[in-house]
Amino acid sequence: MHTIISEIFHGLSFTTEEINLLCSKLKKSTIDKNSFLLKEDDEVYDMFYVHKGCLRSYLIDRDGKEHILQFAVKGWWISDYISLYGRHKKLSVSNVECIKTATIYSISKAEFDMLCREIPKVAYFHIKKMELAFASFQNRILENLSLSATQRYVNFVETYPTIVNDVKNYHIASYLGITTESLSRIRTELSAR
Amino acid sequence: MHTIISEIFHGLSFTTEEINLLCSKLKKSTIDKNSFLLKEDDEVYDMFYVHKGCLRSYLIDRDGKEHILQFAVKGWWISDYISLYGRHKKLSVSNVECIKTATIYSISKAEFDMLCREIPKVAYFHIKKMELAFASFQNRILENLSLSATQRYVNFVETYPTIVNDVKNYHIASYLGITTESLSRIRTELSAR
DNA sequence: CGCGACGTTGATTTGCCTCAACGATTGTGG
DNA sequence: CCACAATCGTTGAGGCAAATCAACGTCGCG
Repeated sequence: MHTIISEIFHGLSFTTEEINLLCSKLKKSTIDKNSFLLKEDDEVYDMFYVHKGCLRSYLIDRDGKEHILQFAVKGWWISDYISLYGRHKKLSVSNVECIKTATIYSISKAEFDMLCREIPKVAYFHIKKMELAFASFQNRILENLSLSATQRYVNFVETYPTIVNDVKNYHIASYLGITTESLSRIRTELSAR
Repeated sequence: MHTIISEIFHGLSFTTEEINLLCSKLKKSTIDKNSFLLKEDDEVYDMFYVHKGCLRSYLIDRDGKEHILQFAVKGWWISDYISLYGRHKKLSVSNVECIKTATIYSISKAEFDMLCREIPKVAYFHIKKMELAFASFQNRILENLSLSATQRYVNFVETYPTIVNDVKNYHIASYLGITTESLSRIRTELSAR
């Protein structure tokens, strides 16, 4: 249990008391493939750290089409951030599904906030994580605005080679905002050089 | 000078010492329309709080096309977050330009980090701000994935009526990822009901 | 084996882009 | 204060990337 703390808060060192506090808030669980951590209209309180496996968060639009917001593999946190972090929201607008059998550690946002206040270095660590996410969000928006589907696919494969192994092609298509048919054509085109 | 602190950190209250510290780090300046706070390849150290006026951050792709990442009006912070928050970056990849004559307060990221450590409530305030931004980024990505150009325009106008007054149509087009011609057609289409 | 999930391929459609020309509006110097 | 230019917005014709619709191949698994 000690080791998971240094995995989650990599680079930080804690007193025994701090470790005990952290451990008391993080609940370990194993998640089966195809099961859900969150479904639309659920109440959202928790965020999930992925130690093993792979999950995705996605949303279904009015036309019934799925759009993947995020994948999460080892080292990532996942939840319905639109609800959890948003201004007025309470119920989940998105779904969090396990794609590959996973081991996760859950904590409620309220408890996490409390940890940030009890242990300031956790807060600074969180800020740094958020800043990195901030930069990569801007990058993703920029790519959506400026790149062709082919270029976005190439970038995705280069940036997240680990994820590519864990997910189906139609998941990648959904993340990139294209159809499975288009992705298929892109892939044959690319393999033909 | 006291009032700007309670504008920037709305909802927090500070001791006189804290206010003095905060004020000593925030540099006020007036920015002319069409001038730049940052240009591509500049070294990026600072972030900018907008008290008045309007700015935009944008990027130029390989084809020479501009893509707007962010607008900033009263109450918003703006910078080149890809460089400032990113992992390995140093030089600016984007441009920050004044669209409407502005009054801003600048602070370096290093000094801001220091303030977060000196005054913990500033850190918690910052976390909350980042979380809100996080949620709205996810929303923007989702809209780019799932909505038509027309729907994104309607959403933009509803969500940011203030900004619409300050910026040109071709700025909105660039933010939405469409051409000015397309936006023009969308607008005539909408006004015809 | 047979069925469902996944991926591919083809024909056609469509939303938005490109290129080009032309109004409308704003700003500036004489 | 007008004249003219630059900037901004609109309109039209044609093109292209990706979507849609439909059918079929392939793989893995009960």
